Amino acid sequence: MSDQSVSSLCDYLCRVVYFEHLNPATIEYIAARLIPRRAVAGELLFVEGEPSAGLWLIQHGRVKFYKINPDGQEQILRLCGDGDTFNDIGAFDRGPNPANATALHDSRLFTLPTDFLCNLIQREPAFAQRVIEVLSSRLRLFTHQIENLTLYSVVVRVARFLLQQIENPSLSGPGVTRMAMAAHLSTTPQTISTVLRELESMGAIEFDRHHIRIVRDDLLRTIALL
Amino acid sequence: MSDQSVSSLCDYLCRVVYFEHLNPATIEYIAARLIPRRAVAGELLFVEGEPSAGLWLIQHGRVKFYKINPDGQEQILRLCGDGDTFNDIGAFDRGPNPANATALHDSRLFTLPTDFLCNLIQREPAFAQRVIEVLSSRLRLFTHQIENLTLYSVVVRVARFLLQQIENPSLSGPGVTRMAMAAHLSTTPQTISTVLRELESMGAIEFDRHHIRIVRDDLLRTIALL
DNA sequence: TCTCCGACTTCATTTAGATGAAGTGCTTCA
DNA sequence: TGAAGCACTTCATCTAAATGAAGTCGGAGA
Repeated sequence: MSDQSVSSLCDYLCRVVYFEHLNPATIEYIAARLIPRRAVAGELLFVEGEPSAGLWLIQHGRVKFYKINPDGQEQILRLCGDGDTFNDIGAFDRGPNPANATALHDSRLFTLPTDFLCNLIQREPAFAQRVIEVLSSRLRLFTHQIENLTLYSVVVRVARFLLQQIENPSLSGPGVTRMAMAAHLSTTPQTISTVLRELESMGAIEFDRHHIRIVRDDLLRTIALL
Repeated sequence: MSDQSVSSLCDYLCRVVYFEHLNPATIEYIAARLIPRRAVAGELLFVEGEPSAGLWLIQHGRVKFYKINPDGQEQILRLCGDGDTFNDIGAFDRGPNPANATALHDSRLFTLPTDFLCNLIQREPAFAQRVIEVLSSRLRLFTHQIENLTLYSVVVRVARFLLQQIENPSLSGPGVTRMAMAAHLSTTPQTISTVLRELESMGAIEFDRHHIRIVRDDLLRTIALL
């Protein structure tokens, strides 16, 4: 905890979904238990099936949480950024890691051990309540993901992904390459290229190698069938 | 509650994941709040986006929980049977129903209102703990589902589905037609037919219009890449 | 018992999107 | 400053699975 003041850690924790509405004393108590970790771009944080280290929190950086098949094909379940948490499942049910995680960019992270979290659930009903709400929202997210992947074409999926960027900054920026988008939307970088070109020719977006800018939000929304 | 004794309701509740380890007094308290419902085969129970009626429990029957796209194409998120619960998300986060539900077969059901469940979470830490565990396991399930749908071929998906039948009886039996299997595995009834024939010719299963029997568990497991 | 309808099967055809190959242009690191 | 390497683009080809059409089967209801 050497290089960070307790108060800055508390400021950070207050912006994490799980801890938002907790009282300052509890926040401080949690801050003292944060285990700081660092990762460089491309670093593997943990592997599916291994015992879980608990809940992971991102202070600053970008992380992909993903499954992989025997051919090496990847499915990114979630792209996470500043203030996000991941491996929630492994943290709360004491089971093994449900997927792999690697840093897409140099990152500063924390972990909180499962035992500590379970104690907190027992001691703080407000926290338990919050955990239930967050898990429900994750469930809702996965529900949408299954819907998108199975009921809509790649064009629709890409359009929806771009629209989500507006709310969720972890979906763009450093580390989120065409390859990552493809692995998240269950397609290939080539197809992403083609689709982006198509969206551009319709006048919905503008893009170059680095940025994708939404030109006509309404048109994109129509394409996304929203 | 007219036609069912309190003790038989309690016996039922003790077999539902959420209430397994609660003390008898609490179980009895919950039993008194169960709202009984009946449904005939094909009956729509609720629609995505509408306010949630709370948690649904199946006493006896079969229910599909699914998304639908503008073309009418269905994606079954979960097939539920005796003792299962559904609409957990809508029940715990006070949000709208995350998907549609219809009975696949004549069913006896219950609902428990959200307010009651939220109170219970506050009053019974053991229940809150259990809710967190169950939601985590649902999340794990969806994680697997996304993996199966995006990283494996239809043959593998069907093989895995058949293997799950052994543990989860709601995946077979009345109401679970080729159409339902197809909608769950994101494919078509025709493809299911072809794949079953293929699995039969390999000697892994035997089947007719009504039953699918696993002949060689080990072979099926190999095909499923497990 | 008969008939009708919906679920299932089979096969020929089509298609969305994957794959493979070839080339371009950043960006990093020597 | 140069070169290597990786991400990205484009296009031709291929393929898993969807679609459509036609026929079979079996159970429910008359």
